[in-house]
Amino acid sequence: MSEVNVQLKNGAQASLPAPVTVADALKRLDRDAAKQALIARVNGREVDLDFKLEAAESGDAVQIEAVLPGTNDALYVLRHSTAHLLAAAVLDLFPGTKLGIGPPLLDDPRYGFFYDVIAPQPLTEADLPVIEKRMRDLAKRNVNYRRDEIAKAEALHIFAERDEPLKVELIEEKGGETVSVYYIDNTPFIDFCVGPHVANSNRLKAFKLLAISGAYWKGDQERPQMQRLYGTAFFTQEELDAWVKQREEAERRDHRRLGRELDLFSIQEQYGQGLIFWHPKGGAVRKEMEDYLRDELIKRGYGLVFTPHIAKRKLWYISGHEENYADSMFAPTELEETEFRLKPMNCPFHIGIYKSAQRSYRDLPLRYAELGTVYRAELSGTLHGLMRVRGFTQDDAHLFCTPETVLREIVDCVDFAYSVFKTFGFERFKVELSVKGNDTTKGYLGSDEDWSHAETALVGALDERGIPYERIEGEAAFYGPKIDIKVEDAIGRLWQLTTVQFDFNLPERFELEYIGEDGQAHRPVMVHRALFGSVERFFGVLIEHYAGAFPMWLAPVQIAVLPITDRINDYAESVARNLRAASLRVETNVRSEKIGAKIRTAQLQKIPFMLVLGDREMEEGTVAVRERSRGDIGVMTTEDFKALAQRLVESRALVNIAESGV
RNA sequence: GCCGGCGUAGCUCAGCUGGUAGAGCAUCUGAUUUGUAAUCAGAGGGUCGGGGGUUCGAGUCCCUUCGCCGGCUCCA
Repeated sequence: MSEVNVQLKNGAQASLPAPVTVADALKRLDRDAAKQALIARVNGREVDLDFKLEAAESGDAVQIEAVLPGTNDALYVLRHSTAHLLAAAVLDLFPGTKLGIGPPLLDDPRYGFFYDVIAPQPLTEADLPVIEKRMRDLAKRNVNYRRDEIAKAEALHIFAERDEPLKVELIEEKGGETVSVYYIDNTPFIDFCVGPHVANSNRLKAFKLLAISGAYWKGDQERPQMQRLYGTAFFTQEELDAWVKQREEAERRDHRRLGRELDLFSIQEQYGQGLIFWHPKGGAVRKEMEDYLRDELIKRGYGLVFTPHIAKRKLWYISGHEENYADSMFAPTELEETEFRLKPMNCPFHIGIYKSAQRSYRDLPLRYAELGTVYRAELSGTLHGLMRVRGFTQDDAHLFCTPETVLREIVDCVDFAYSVFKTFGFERFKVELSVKGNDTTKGYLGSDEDWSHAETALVGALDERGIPYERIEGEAAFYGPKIDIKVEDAIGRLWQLTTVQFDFNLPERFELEYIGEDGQAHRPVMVHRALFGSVERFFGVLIEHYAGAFPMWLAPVQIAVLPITDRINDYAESVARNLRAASLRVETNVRSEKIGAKIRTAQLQKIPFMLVLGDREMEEGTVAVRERSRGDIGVMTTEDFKALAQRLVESRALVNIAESGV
């Protein structure tokens, strides 16, 4: 009888009669791993546990490795198998359902897997508990997941017979000579799938269906719309519970909810979708954001510019927006036989300023910055609170420089971005370098030399600062490569904010020039750069990052003055006036309520400081200070408190006074 | 834009199989004068998103439209 030599990573070896399944081999070598394993790697390749090891032709030992819970690979398999279970349950409950694809998701913080289906009748949210129940029932039956390798023709036949046109389409596209399919025993489910999968449904214990939504087949708007059922799965109920809790935390921080509760902003149906109204409290935050940014811009050598919101349509032909971006622009409007169009971007306007005079190499680099409000015709379904809107203000800047100075400019942009985000309390970042891909349909502009020169500058800047980044081919816009900086918020979500982009397009189209040392005209290098991206969106990110509890310098109301009885009201007003004179934002609560109620109100408004004032404070000219996150911190003179509050504001401290040490 | 869900007082929500709207909070008024997360009482407030239809009768059923939510697509 032939044998196969198997070996674990730890060196354990055995010679077993072939063929033998991976599961049996593992049992011989490591009982514990055999019990825990979801799948295994055989000579590095992921396989099911019932994969049969044949007698090796060479004498080399077959390397086996159990893939164990706690690893991403195992979680991936778990979710993939749970997606299959979902499909099986749906087929079981709704015969005639057509299946699309059902992949696991690891990077998506919202969901763990999905399956796209077309059910005979549309499924609704109310069906989710029913489907989930059936999944549990199936899981408890300890049914086997079984792989089969069959000829492509046979697979096509099977799925055609089952009237699964989408699967047929997939097999035709993807399948080789033979294809692999997976069964779940005792269910009507078969899937065209490379696997691997768990051996038995008893491994699927902690899962939850989450949502149902529409999805186009293959993401193509022209193809039929299917229903996507989302769920997630973990190895233990505890992990699932923790994940659900995190999700609730995200919900608690939802900027749309906090925006209303804290009276920061609104969006009003009768005025239009995706248009933001900044209320006084949101306005106070915006003013601080903008003041800070403008001060920094000036310190860093930017010129602040202001440009119109609308321009002749002809301009947008020159810029190429009419050609490439018209779908995202508001329709033209006419005045005295001239057409105008709202601006979706600021670039052409900054170019206008550049072109208003002849530029010498001595003038460069020129840095124009604007908090420029733009309008974009976003589809209604994409709108989302402050995050995706139709009118917003970009903290936009354009750098015009010579090829020699561009590296320095990029380094400065990156430094600027990091400095800004640290001020707002972001500590972790993810940087992406998007470069040209091979896709010729994208119509990349600029020569190969341009692209490689630009990439050298971008990479040079990141390397100079020792910033790790991911290089993504094909992600660049057709007009140039870029660096995107994503920040991680307080609960670990990533937000794409900063972008630094080369532009080979506009300088050509607008025939930008500068006179070089040689007296000849040269084309300047143009870089677009936004830090916040959009002021509205960044505000939304901040609301969620802080959960509405803004640090002192940004807080819409910084201090609540709370007199204990109405005898104290005059003193309270005088304290408030005193603080306001120092540019602090103060509200006084003179309602005839008990102090506990006033504190509660202030606390719910997340006001950083409360001053509790009674007879003692009035007599002594002091204030009893209560800090938002720490409660009562004792009595001090009004002047001492004022100085403390000012220090916190000026230092843009992110935390309360005890932690900041002021 | 597409798919699904939802739209009742400022907010959060109740309102069963159709019988002509309700709670809590908020608001206002009065009482209370309070020492660190909700004092008590009373009052006002809704063309049930808009329009059309079915019906003796529609918040409830149907159609349509607008908006919101979750996704998809899009984000040169």
